[in-house]
Amino acid sequence: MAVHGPAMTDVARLAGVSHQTVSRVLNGHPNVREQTRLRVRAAIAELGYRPNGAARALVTGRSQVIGVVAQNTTLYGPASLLAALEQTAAAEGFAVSVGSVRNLDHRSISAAVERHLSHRVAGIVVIAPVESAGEALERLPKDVPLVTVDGDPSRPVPLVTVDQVAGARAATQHLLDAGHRTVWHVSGPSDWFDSVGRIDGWRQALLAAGTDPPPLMPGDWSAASGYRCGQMLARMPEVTAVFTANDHLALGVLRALHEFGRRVPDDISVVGFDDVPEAAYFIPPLTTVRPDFDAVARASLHLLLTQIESGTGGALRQTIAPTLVARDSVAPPRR
Amino acid sequence: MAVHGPAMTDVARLAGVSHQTVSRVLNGHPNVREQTRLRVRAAIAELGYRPNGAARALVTGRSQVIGVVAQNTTLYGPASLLAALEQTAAAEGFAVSVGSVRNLDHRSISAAVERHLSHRVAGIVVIAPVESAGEALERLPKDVPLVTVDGDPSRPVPLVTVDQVAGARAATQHLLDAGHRTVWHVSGPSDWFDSVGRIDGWRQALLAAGTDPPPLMPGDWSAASGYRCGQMLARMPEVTAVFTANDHLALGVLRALHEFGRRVPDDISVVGFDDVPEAAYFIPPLTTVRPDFDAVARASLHLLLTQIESGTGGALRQTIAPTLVARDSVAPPRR
DNA sequence: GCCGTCACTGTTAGCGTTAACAACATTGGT
DNA sequence: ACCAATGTTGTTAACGCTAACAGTGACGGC
Repeated sequence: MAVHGPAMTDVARLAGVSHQTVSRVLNGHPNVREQTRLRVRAAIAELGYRPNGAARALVTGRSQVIGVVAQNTTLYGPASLLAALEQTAAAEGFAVSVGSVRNLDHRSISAAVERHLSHRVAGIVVIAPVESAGEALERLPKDVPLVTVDGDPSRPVPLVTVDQVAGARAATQHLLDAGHRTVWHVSGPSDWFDSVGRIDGWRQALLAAGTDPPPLMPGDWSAASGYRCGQMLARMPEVTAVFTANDHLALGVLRALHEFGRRVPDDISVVGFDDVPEAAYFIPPLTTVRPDFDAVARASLHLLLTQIESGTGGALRQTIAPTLVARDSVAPPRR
Repeated sequence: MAVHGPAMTDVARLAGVSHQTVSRVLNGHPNVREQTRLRVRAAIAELGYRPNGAARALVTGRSQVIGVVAQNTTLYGPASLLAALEQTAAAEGFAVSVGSVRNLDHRSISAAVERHLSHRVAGIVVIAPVESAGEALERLPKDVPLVTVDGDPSRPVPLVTVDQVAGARAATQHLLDAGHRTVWHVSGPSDWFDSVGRIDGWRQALLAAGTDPPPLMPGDWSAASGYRCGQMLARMPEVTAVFTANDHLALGVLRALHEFGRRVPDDISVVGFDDVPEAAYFIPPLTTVRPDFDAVARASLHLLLTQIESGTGGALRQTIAPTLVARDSVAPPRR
């Protein structure tokens, strides 16, 4: 084999047909005699022929690649999403090209999208959990299939989200149901839609129960900030229940409470969000809310493929409901 | 603009030059008059022209994309590596296409590599931590630049690894230095090179200290298996020091010890591996070993680019030394 | 003043594939 | 036996780019 491997014409010559017939076999075109099809298949196998994606992309105008723009693929959520996206895409014959980005401002996002565009990706999935990302998305060429995950609900862009509000409501309600009079909340950064949704859900549940929400404790997703908030919570004797915006915040809170001698769940109950694989092994095992990342990935890809196949697909959106996972970090308040 | 955007000829027409001159400007060719260059740049900007990567890939025979084959991109290690790889590649003008894979057997790996190959990636990085992966790699076409990360040290393939042995030795030595007579080890799965290396390092440190290694407790990286091993360790009064093959195992061990009323570090000291961001907020904060994923990514990409530019680069290899991060989970044994 | 050299630019020919069309063989209805 | 419809195959022309080569002036040495 030459440096660049055999081309379609080589296969054609060996099979005694034209290159176009080979192309037809490859693309599952119907009007090919069974016998010819087999001859071509044999020739392909014999030569170890592999279609040239670049040539195909050139002539069709799009490659079998979808681009994903994400921020911090080290966090559990984005990483899971990316992995699920890749698995789903592979099943559909698509490769996934990642364009991660340090900051989610327009400039960075636009740059990442540009990079994908110049590779002529078939479509783009933007995991755009923060406000500043939305603006960048509206200036994009309208002819590129696009799906946003965890993006701005108020923008007219196809969107798939976890139902943050419902998840947070369930978490808060779970604590209220256990008998707690109120629930404190350690939130994520305020420019993330995830945070905002979870804060909303928490508020809604409290208001529906006729309770005034206590002051919000703002965190930044990290265990470090959870720890800082936990140190304050531990000092306040009236605190009996805390809902944190993710499991890492919860870990930090647990650590702080432990240091102050406040037992969980005997003195204070804690609920997290995300259900990271380790949550079941925190001290104590953490009750948390599990978003279904696989479902999100499937929905996103489905929305994207619909657009790719049909030209454009309008501003659809889909919401995935998370589920509460009850473990040992919640108990009734002592009286 | 048409559906597919302006092409090079459109830019050329607007700038009053030939498309070849545009190409020269784009590729930084020297012999272009400054004034012409500026005219072309202006035309590019005015039209919002974006070079077509597919066409370029077709004619040059390779795209500006590198393929990454990895298994479980949800785990902290692989995810960090992937992110770092992507950042580094982007800086060099390369996109990264991920081909994650459920199992690391030859079949899956070969399939993933094939997919990358048919997209004519410029090179491939395989994160191949298990034994079965090695064989698949030897059958690959020799003309594709390839780098293995955490692969088989005994195979003649360019390889970048974290120095698992040194890291494990440091962790074990740290415990011995604290005064412990011996150190128990909860390992990862036995077909991972990472595991094998860490077991080796642990053994070496103990033997060098004149101690017979106690029986190995095999785990599978998960907190769940760490918990199971921890339950056994907690029952053995003579155990005073444990080194786990990663931080999640350590979390499970901590949880089990806590349940059995064995205090860390007062009764038992624990050291992990990986330094996940949460390790500092475990109960107690975990002493662990931090591999430098950024350095691994940089080294891998450097090796790969060298091969890409120079044709082939032989069987180079590079090892990255990890560092010990001391926290509160280690103390001298009580007497 | 002629010719070689150099800097700059244009022309042409592919890269490997798919799409559009043309050509031929086969079938079935009359 | 003829014609239209249908099934199967081949031929040709793009797609947008780079590489190789071919000009065109300008400049300097003889």
